Order: sequence, then structure tokens, then C-alpha cells
Amino acid sequence: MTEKSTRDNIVEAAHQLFYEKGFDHTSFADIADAVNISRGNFYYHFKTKDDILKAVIDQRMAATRDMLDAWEKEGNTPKERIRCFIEIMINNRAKIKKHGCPVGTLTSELAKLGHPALGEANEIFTVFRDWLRRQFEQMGRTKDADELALHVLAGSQGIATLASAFRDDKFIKREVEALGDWLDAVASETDA
Amino acid sequence: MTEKSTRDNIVEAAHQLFYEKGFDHTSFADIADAVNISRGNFYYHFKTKDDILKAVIDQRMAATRDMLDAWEKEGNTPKERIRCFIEIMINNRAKIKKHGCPVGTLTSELAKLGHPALGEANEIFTVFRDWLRRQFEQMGRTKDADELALHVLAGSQGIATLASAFRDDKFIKREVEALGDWLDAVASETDA
DNA sequence: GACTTGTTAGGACGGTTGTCCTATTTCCTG
DNA sequence: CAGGAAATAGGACAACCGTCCTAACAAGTC
Repeated sequence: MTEKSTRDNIVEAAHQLFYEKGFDHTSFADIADAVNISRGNFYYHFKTKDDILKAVIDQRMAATRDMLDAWEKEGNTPKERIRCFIEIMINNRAKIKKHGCPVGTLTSELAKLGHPALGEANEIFTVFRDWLRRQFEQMGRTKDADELALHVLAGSQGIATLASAFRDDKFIKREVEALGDWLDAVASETDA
Repeated sequence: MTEKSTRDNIVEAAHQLFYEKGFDHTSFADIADAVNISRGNFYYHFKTKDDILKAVIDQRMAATRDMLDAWEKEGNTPKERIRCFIEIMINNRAKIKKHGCPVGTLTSELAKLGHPALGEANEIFTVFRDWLRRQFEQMGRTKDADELALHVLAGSQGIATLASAFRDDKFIKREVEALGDWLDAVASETDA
């Protein structure tokens, strides 16, 4: 096992802390402590807090693309791929119950801070949106693919927000199932 | 027109700033400036930042109850009342596009801060949930009223989050309409 | 007019923050 | 082994934060 670079360790720790505590409420000291390095060393790698936020967003974006690419290479049908997306809610429910959706909570915070990196954070949403749209297009839904994509995205965001508020596993499973049923209905409409 | 008390002015300004900038990112000085009073005067009314957060939450809770009570006294049917709730998204879309849902974004922030007032903020969600549950019960849906209530709540949260990310009026209207159609379907199932 | 009570103003405090600087150490290259 | 670049440590800094204190003002009562 090769040692990770200090820079990568910083980005990973910052990613985790931004998710758990929020961007604004996470300090340089918090991240440096988590990586066990000095603040001076931290400054060597990232000059400003915005720099590390940008690095974290880039890393999340890359990870998102990798995940979506992998689903497309697994040879599933478009419908099965969309179901993979929906079921993130189930697989990550422990974290979502604690800290909500990583994308949704970050964009909402950056919007309130008036932070210039808001646009880049929103682009992660766009990556999901475009990927979902392509899946619906491949299902034959060329006309309203984007609208269907946004509906899936909105559904998952609603689940994440309420999952965090009520911390109810049954609610999550029920709503994921409902979204799955909706997907089945869309697919059968298209077949007909 | 009677003058409002300084205390009420503080709570109103804090409510607005917490919504626009977030709780943590809003300082005593910000609020004092908005009300045009000194920090010392501010401290006379609220000893700690948690005190004013609590006052803001109480005020929001009271306003929420008032709004829901009013809808019940207007003599509408339960289904029409639920539709009133859904259409908040339309009426408040300008603010929602800028700052998201006031309840959803606050609870998500307090969760990340590990703030002790999270429970009270979540109670606002519970007020909506219970009210919606009662409406579905009055529609005859006694068995799954709570589940239906959570579905409406989740739907509106999803709309609010994506409305803030993409700032798309058509998306909001389309999703609100879809939620309305879902409500019609639930109602017709019940009648049958 | 003195006294009391509620209200406002403005500054002091200790702590934390993001940022920056300067030594010191580590490591690779010739 | 020498020398230079990359990396790390640790502290200094100005600004801001929540909190607290004290003095002044306002208004009504005896």
C-alpha cells in the first residue's frame, strides 16, 4: 500500500469535515489536526480556505463522474442504472441521516455565504442531472428526459432532507420504493 | 401604526438574516446594524446567541401554527388545504430560489453545527407533518395518513433544494403540479 | 426635584479565525 | 558528500467573534 500524499490527505480530511461540520464552521486548525500536520505545513499546500474548498469540490466532482461512469460500464440497462442512483439513499442512509446529502447541504451553505464557489458546487448537481437525462433518453424518453431527471434529483433531495430531520429508516425505504415504482411506471409508459 | 418593541425588531431582523446568511455566519454586529442599535443594547435583550436563535425558532413556530390554523378556518376541504401547503412553493419561489426552504436549511445547518437547538428547529417540521397528517385523516386516509404527510413534506423539500440550485421557475411549477396530481390520485383512491 | 426602574450606548476582554513569515528538517540530485 | 529544492513546524499578525461591564439616558412615581 502506497502512502498518500499530504495534499491528498488534506483534501480527504477537509472533504469529510466540510460534510460533517459545514465549510464555514470548519477551521484550518480542524483540518490540520485531523491530518496531524502543522498549520504552517497546511499553508504550504493551500494558501487560502477557498483554495481547499475548490480542491474538495474538484475531488467530489471527479468521484461523482467515476461512480456514474462505473455504473454505465457494468452493462446494466438505463433503468437499472437510475435505480443504482436512487439506492444511494439506502446504502448511505447512515451518513445521510447524520449530515444530509453532501451536495445539497454544501450548495445550500455556499448560497447563504454568498461564496464564489457556489457555481462549481452546483455543477455537481448538473453532472447528476445530465447523467440521469442521458439514461432517460436511452430509455426512449427523448422529449422529457431532462424533466424526468430533475424529478429523480428532487425526489432524492427531499428524502435526504427529511431523513436527516426525522432519522427514520422506514421512511427512507418507503420513499425510495415509491421513487422506484414511479420509475417502473415511466418505463412501462415508454414501452407501450 | 404602533411602534414595534426593540425586542421584536431584533427577532425579526435575526430571522431574516439567519435565513439569508445562515445562523453561524450571522454575527451580533450584523443584527445590531440591521436594527440600528448598539451591541450593548442588543445584549440587554439577549444574553447569548443561542437565546436569540431560540426566540427566532419560537417566532417561526408560532407563525407556522398561525398560518396552518388560518387555512383550517377558511372552510376549505382537507384536500384544498393540502394544496395551499404545496403552493407555498409557488408563492415564495423568489425567496426559495435565493435561500432555500427556511426550515430545511436551518435544520441542516444546526445539525452540522451540533447545535442543541436542533430539536426545536426540527419541531417545526413536526408541526407541518402533524397538520398534514390530520388533513389526510380527514380525507379518510386514517391508515397511512402519516406516510402521505411525509411524502408531501419530502416532495416540497426536494423542490426547494433544486429550486435554489437551478433557479428554474418552470421546474418549480412542473413539480408542484406533479405533486398536485399525486394528491388528486390519492383523493380519488380514497373516494373509490 | 429626588429616586427607581427599564433601556440604550460604547467600549473592554479573551478567544478564535484566516493569513502570513521565518526557521528547520527532509529528500533528491549531481 | 555538498547543495538546493521541497516539505514541515511553529509562531506572529490583525481582524473578528461572543460576551460582559459600566456609564448615561428616559420615563414615571413619590
